[in-house]
Amino acid sequence: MTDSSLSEHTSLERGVRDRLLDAAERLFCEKGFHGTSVRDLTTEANCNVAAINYHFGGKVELYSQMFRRQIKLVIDESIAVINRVMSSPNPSIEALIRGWVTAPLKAVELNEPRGLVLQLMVREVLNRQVDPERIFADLKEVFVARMSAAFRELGEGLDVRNSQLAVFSVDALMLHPLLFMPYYRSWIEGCDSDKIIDHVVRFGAAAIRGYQGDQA
Amino acid sequence: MTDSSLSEHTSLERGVRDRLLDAAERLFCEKGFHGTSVRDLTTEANCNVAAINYHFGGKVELYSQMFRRQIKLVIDESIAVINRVMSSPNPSIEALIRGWVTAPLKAVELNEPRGLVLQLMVREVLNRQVDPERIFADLKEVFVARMSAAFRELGEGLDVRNSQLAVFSVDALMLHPLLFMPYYRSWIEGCDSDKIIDHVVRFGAAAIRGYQGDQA
DNA sequence: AACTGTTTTAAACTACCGTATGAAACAAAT
DNA sequence: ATTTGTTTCATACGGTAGTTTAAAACAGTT
Repeated sequence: MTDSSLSEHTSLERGVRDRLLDAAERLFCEKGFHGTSVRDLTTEANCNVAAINYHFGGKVELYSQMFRRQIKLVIDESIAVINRVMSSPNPSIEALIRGWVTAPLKAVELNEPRGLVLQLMVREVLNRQVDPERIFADLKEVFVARMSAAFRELGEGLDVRNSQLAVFSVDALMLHPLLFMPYYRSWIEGCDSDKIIDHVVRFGAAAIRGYQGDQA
Repeated sequence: MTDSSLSEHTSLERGVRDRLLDAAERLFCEKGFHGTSVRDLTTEANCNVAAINYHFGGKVELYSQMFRRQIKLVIDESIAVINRVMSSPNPSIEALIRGWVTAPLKAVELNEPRGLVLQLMVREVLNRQVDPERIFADLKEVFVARMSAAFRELGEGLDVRNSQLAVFSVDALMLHPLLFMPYYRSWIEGCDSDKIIDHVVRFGAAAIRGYQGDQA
């Protein structure tokens, strides 16, 4: 019998390059850049240690490629949420924030990559492995631009700067439980991801609504 | 001539132990645990590599001691702020939040350790070098307890859980610019630490005030 | 079947990590 | 002056990091 057929479909037989990117997604998101060795990556991807250098030129370039791809996915999904909410019958700040924060917070509770990528973003900001411009450019020019514009449409009286600050602050409200979820759960009685999401929506919307009140 | 006098006052001649703790404060806060080697620490402290193991028993114990001391300082200062604001003639949510967030945000703009310790806290949560209980116990039982109680006094109608969530969220509002300050400054036109502090105060206070409004 | 370029492999390489060792330097007390 | 206990020192150890190398395996073409 020919073993060519065997090597073709042994449990998800993709190319080495793709398997390495998958392993990078799993391991880097969970353990960070320094916490993941090239040998961890190559054993996870079932390939030789030299494969990373052969296919990507080095560890940082594998990291960079995987990371940029993930950021792009996150941005695309967020843009889709904005479009969906803003073209709905009666768009509201609450619906927009809820659409934004629900998926990541649910994901991080289940340890799914969708939320871990945002944790990795924080690691990256703290550790600076890669030139930030190459990674976060779209985040500014696409995501912040679109989201702050949506905030200006929904919350009356917000100027450009205040709407951008509001985007950063709602991001803060989401990122905090995303980083500290275990502490939310153990320090605050009866606190699960649903309660946190409701809180973020109410807290953020109330802040944007009341923002104009006390200019002093 | 006796050289005893010489060795006594060569530019801030403290004991090796203290010099190591100082170096640990500077380097760990700036580069994190894994980003700082024992040789970095010992050259910064002008001592031998073996000194860390002799005086502390290892790298992690030096890290742990320095970190717990810094957390304690942060908590003590925060408690002092709460007491000062709450015993002032007319305490307000705005004054409380401003007193809380001003020092760290000013510090991080000048790269002073006062703000970098909070960045290190985030690193620690992501990397888990040390048992969290030994580090964050006081943060829950002292800081969160006191601050949430103050919130309940000032914001009418907050129950225990909502006030605790509010503490977490205001922490989020402060931590976010503390981590992403460079992006605030370059992405938002004319954005300095004073503008950010004013924004956090207004945003947080508006959120707490408007929190009861839309319970749905 | 022989040649060609690409991919994979085992093994070695250099560099650095945190830690351990044993001798030297030191201070204080006898 | 000698002893005693502590601190500092140069140096070495075992381990692991990322990367490189040269040969082997493979695929496609003529």
